[in-house]
Amino acid sequence: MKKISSRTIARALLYLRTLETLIRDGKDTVSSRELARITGLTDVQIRKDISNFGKVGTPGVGYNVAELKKVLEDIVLAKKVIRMALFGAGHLGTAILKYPAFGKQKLRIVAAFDRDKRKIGRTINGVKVYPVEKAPEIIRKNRVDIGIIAVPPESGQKVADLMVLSGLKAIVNFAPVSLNVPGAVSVRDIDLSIEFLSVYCDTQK
Amino acid sequence: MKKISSRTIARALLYLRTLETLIRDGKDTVSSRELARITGLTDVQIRKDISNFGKVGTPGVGYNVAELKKVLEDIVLAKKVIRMALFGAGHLGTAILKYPAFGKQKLRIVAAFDRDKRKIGRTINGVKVYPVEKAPEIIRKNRVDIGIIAVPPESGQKVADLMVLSGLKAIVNFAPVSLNVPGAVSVRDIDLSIEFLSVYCDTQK
DNA sequence: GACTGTGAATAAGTTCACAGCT
DNA sequence: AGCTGTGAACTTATTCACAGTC
Repeated sequence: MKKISSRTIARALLYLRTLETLIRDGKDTVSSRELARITGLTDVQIRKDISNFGKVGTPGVGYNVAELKKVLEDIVLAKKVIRMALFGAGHLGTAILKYPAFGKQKLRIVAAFDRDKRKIGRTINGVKVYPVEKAPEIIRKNRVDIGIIAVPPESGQKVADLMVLSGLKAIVNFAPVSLNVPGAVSVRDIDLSIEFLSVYCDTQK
Repeated sequence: MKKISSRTIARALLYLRTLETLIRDGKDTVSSRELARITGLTDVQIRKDISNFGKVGTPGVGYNVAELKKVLEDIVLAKKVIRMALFGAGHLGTAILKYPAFGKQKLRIVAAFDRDKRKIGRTINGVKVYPVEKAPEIIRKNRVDIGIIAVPPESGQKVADLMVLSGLKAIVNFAPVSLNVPGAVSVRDIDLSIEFLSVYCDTQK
């Protein structure tokens, strides 16, 4: 099978999200044109993306919503639950712990870590906060897939090191600092300041 | 002046962030190679990006940190404060209101909006929460540049409509829903589920 | 020798144009 | 007629290769 670019995968996840709302609305068929209208992408882009995953559509009709969802899920996601560990139970960390959309999905935060004695031992939205030292053990025991960094920038690299040491291969980093990790580990950086500044710049030039 | 792609601008903002830490560390010169090591990009990419903004470096030496920072700031950002308005004072909204890094930057949240009577009138981290109805007036009066959507997905489009109506040209959307807005408005979507799933997929294929 | 800046080459991503199915 | 699927054309972004500066 030809390898699928990470941009295509991100769009596939967007299609999945869209399909879920279509299912809720009782639609059972959708055309690339309509998906385009909803998502803001072009219809060709959508057909091209979906064609990566096989011939799913019916000419003259469109895609069967349930079938397309199944195909995208099978290829883009394994069906198992994806386990995450959160580092940093501050404001942002707590917001992530309480993020409601995870509930309906395969995403599950299985443990949180912090160094603050006052936070350790607490349970936030059903997730227990452990001392950072316990991370390697807990991460391995729970077969965690993704590490989330929501600590201040000066601790970001230390946490990343600990994640690598614990065997994590995927990191989402909210700390505004560039992480140095082995090439086999993939990192998605989300620096809120950069996101805001960057959309603002888009409107200027 | 040739127009600069939005990806280049995003990297420029990353360089700025990096330069700020270099300044804190007392460095006054940096090579593209070193910036590459820190950011994880390539040195050529960095030189190419910076060359978009003029000839700033000194061959054999590198870039003067303060000068490069000034050049990037002048071109990528106006020097003025960038004003933001937040919609939705739930967990995520509150985390954004309390996000410490904005303090040191040009980013300022000037108002928050919510429909929940219990939240309206409160002040979170110095920002007052207003009823949604007041948004157009307050946004115009304060010359807000960016709207932030941190409401549940079912209210996302309504909030986006209100933002467009209020004259906002830049939106950062944390609600997991595709927004329909005029082409002149630029939107940056951050769907946490998609971000997590997508970094996980990167490690799988 | 160590570095920047850049045209040329390459790669990646998107859009076009249309063949083919229902 | 109304769609999907896809090779080919095009556009955008990255990397190479190296001339030129300090």
